[in-house]
Amino acid sequence: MEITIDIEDPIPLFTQLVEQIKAAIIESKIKPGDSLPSIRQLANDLELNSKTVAKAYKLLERDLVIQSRGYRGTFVHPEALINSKMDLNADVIAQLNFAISACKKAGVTDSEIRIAFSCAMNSKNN
Amino acid sequence: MEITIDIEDPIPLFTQLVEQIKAAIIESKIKPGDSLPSIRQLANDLELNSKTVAKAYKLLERDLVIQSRGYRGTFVHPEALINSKMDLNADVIAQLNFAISACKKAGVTDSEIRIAFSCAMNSKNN
DNA sequence: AGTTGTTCCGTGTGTGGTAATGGTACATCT
DNA sequence: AGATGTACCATTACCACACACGGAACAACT
Repeated sequence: MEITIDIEDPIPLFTQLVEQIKAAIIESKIKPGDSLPSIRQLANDLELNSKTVAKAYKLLERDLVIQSRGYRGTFVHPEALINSKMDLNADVIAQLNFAISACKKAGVTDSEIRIAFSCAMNSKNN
Repeated sequence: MEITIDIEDPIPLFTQLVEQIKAAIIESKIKPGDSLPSIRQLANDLELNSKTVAKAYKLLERDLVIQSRGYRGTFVHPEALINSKMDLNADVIAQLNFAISACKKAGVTDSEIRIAFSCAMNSKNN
């Protein structure tokens, strides 16, 4: 598994990590069940902060691409191949796009939408 | 029509203007068909920039509270009384709240939602 | 000629979010 | 003992945006 992190790249480091791991799975360089290096170890290898790697791992686990078995290490998810190709954000963008374009058609200003958005984000109605 | 603008108030100046004009209509201090001072004149009276007053007027016109008849001046909208009580933003917030909480329940990160939001705002799908 | 609403250019300040860094601590497994 | 993922505290730099301000110009009305 060869991972290259480019600090000069405007793409966030944790995003680079996530993308490259997903790519490695799609290219079958890593297969379901394989073990991944620990957060601290990978952070050392790539000269990154362990928090940055932890963030990437957390996102990958949420997307069911990897599985962290607690103290036993982290492994590639059984259905990692399918889930690596899924783009959760696409659905999110579609959903928001619908609500936003509805607002725009109703004549709501962009800045008003932005204000309403941060209102909705900060409210605790989960 | 007595309008008071408080510069120290954290509420934006144009918002104060909008609210007070709506209040004046609800309290029947101004009635449908009445003429409103011009943008520049009101800006002078309140010691505001004309842009600030123009912004307030534009919003009031969108909400069908006032009517600008081009070069003939600005007047109170026939149905101003009803429209002054409506809160467009409330509907917007509700609509966004629905989409956002759906995303959160799907496990989408707050920052991911924000990114998707700015994506949707910048896209040209009107 | 003067005023109307509108639109374009721009400047400056303040707020808030993201990204990344660091340190410390925890319970649990090998 | 040593490593695991995870949680909390924090700071720094950057960037996008809201708000308000200023100047200038436009076409069309009185």
